[in-house]
Amino acid sequence: MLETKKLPRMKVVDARRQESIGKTVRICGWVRTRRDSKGGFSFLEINDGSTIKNIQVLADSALPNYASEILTLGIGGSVEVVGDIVPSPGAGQATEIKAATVRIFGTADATQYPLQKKGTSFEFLRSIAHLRPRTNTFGAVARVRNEICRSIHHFYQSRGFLYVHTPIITASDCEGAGEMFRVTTLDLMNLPRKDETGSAIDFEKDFFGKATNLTVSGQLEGECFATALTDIYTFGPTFRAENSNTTRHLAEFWMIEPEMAFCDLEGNMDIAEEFLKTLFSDVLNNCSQDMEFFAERIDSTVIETLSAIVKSKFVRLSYTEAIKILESSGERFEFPVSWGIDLQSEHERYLTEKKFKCPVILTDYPADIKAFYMRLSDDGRTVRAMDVLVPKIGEIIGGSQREERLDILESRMKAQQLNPADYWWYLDLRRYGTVPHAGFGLGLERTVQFVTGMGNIRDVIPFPRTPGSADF
RNA sequence: UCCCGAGUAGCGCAGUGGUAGCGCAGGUGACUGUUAAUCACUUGGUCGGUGGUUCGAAUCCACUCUCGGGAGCCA
Repeated sequence: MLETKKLPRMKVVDARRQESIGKTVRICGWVRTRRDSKGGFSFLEINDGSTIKNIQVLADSALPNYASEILTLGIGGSVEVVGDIVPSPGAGQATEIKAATVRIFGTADATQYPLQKKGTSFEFLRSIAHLRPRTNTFGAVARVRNEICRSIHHFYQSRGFLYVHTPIITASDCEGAGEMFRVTTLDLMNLPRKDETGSAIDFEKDFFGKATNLTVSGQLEGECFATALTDIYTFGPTFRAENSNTTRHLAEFWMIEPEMAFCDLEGNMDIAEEFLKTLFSDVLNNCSQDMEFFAERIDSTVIETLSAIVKSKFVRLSYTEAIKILESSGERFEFPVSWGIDLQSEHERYLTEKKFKCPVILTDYPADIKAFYMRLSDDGRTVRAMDVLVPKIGEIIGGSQREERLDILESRMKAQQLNPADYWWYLDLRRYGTVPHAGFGLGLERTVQFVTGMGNIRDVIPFPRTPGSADF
């Protein structure tokens, strides 16, 4: 369909640049709006996703297909335009294209196409997730999400961290970090049983010879590589089968998990803080037009919030200090505060949104409410855990210094009703050349949410998976 | 999973017992170097589903489905 001998295709973002004036170019994209003038020409605004802005194309009625095709072009139609870039006399753009030819790849029937020039709710757009990347908001989210991912890799690569791919399918029912999705090839209508009468399923007959699930975290495997290669990070999809119906939970989401050998909790916090600040400043610097859009249409505070955080120092607070602050806050909490409780959303929100109005790193939680692998402190009742809390989203990072002492790790497993034998390979890391080490997990979607100001996590991932919904 | 709330035209909404309305989009026409263009006219819906109360239900009741917000779980 596309001719082979022709001008190289220029992106809209470049066609909008002042420096492009005078060039003859070819651009391709989708019509965002068409305005006709009885003066004998039409304006077409074309977008190709390279920027949130459109390029204005002047299509003269002298074009051979003007009446037959161009005047029928609606929103969503796909076109190729060849023409000269000229200064635009109108306000709102520096350049426009005076079309020499306008070729139509495909039209979009305005009576059928669901995206028209009008306000459309995010809720409705979720039902047409295959078309929503064509909107300003979702295009901007996609570009910001991409920039965050680029920045993540650059942050770790520039510090000598190795990118490690941990498995998606896992046989270890690790961490107790929530419900897992079962992976099986067994015939669900005819499950093999361990004996004639028993109800226990015989997973030895399953594909892997044992029960397997989708991973809830790459951390334990990540530790294997950190205790050999020192600094590593994982970045991949993660799955939780929790029946969570909130604006900040997905059944399938992406997580970044750095793991550092020879690192304690302080080093962990330093990396986490520098990491977030780098992501935020990269987005501010490299996605300024998209961020202006979010500030204008989604949340007027996003740019100032991110700018302030980049320059700020995160508040670092022990759990015990946080409890004291909450107890003496004078706030009326639905859930009463006392040492030993798990902090509720309302407590975290008070700290980040009211008390400090910035990211807060909480550390040294009671051992009883945290995972077995977190390092037990000398007081015997707290562990070297850390949660990074941000306004509105809450927990964006969860991490800890890991327990590197074999005997203590084993006893903590037993205390949490875990069988150390199931974790033999994880314990081997402590048996042979154990080292202090630490790491954390950053939720990608929560980061995109925080950066863009988008209210619902389902709108910052291309195709959200949530309870009862796995369309597209 | 629990607690609220909502499901009425393609989309966003109003309508709390008497035979369905507005805005936008769409269509037609007018006008214009326009820029979410403007103006006039106009097409379009058995009011999520099932059952019930009633002479009569979008409106009241029961059940159910779907979606949204909050909570819990966490990233």
